[in-house]
Amino acid sequence: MNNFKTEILGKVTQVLRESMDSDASRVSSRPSSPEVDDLFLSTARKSGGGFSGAVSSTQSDSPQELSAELRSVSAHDEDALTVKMLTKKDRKLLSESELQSMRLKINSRERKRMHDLNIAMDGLREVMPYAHGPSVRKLSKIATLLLARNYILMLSNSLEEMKRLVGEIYGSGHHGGFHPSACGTMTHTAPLPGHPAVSHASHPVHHPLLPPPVSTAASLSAPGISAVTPVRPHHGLLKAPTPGAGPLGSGFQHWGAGMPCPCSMCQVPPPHVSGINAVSMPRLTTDSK
DNA sequence: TAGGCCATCTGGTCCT
DNA sequence: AGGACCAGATGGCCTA
Repeated sequence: MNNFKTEILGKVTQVLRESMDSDASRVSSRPSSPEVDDLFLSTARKSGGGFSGAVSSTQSDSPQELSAELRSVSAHDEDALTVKMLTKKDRKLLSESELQSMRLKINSRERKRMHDLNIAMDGLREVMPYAHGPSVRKLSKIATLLLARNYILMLSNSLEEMKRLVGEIYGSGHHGGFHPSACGTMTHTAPLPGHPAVSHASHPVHHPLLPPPVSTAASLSAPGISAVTPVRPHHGLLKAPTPGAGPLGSGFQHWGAGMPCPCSMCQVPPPHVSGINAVSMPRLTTDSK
């Protein structure tokens, strides 16, 4: 058995090295490689060959599967591999080709899953106020998520501001008439469990990640990740909104002049994600090119 | 060259 | 049982 595996591994190594060169171009096209793989795999599947037939004949899968196998072998040793492959009862009952076929199937599913995730991430990038184009580097995943969060918070804040303005215009008495509802209706009465960021949406100003309400639009639209950078001052810095603030800037009167917002949610410390931001930003700020 | 980002493989866990 | 989801490991590519 060991001799057999050694021989196989020797051939595998040779095949892998040969395939690496031809595979390099495909791998290097990072964003499109999943699509290529997926298209190929789906095509292979549809063609009726199934995975067992495509195992050794495909150009896209075999090298990766083999390289993965090599990695596992290099990480352990052949005995470990043998043990690994024979530990589970069901695996004993399967031939190596069946095992490999099953592995390919699982790997393909996982690739597809990650591919779908990437598609969703691309969809998110598309709707982000971020300079798109061939000359602009694509947002990283973490940057996309952080920017999306900021964007949502900004929109929520804008919505709150609109409500407040409407309340002021139509005058409903109670200190401008909108703080209680703002605190009570949207988020505070029914915060999503375990999601302080979301439940805090009406008070995005608390969060270091949140950009200013109006200037954000410009910063979000600017190329680069500046939109994700924490440009918003903290609660205390907004105690006394300047008269020169934009039309939406006055919305931070929410908690009054110098008075902290009394609502309970405002006492909750912001989530500790600024560290992530701080870490990721140095690189991101230079990504726009 | 180091670090960031990414794709992929893989085994484990949970769910249907 | 099969599939989805997750996290760790690994290696490639790119940039400062």
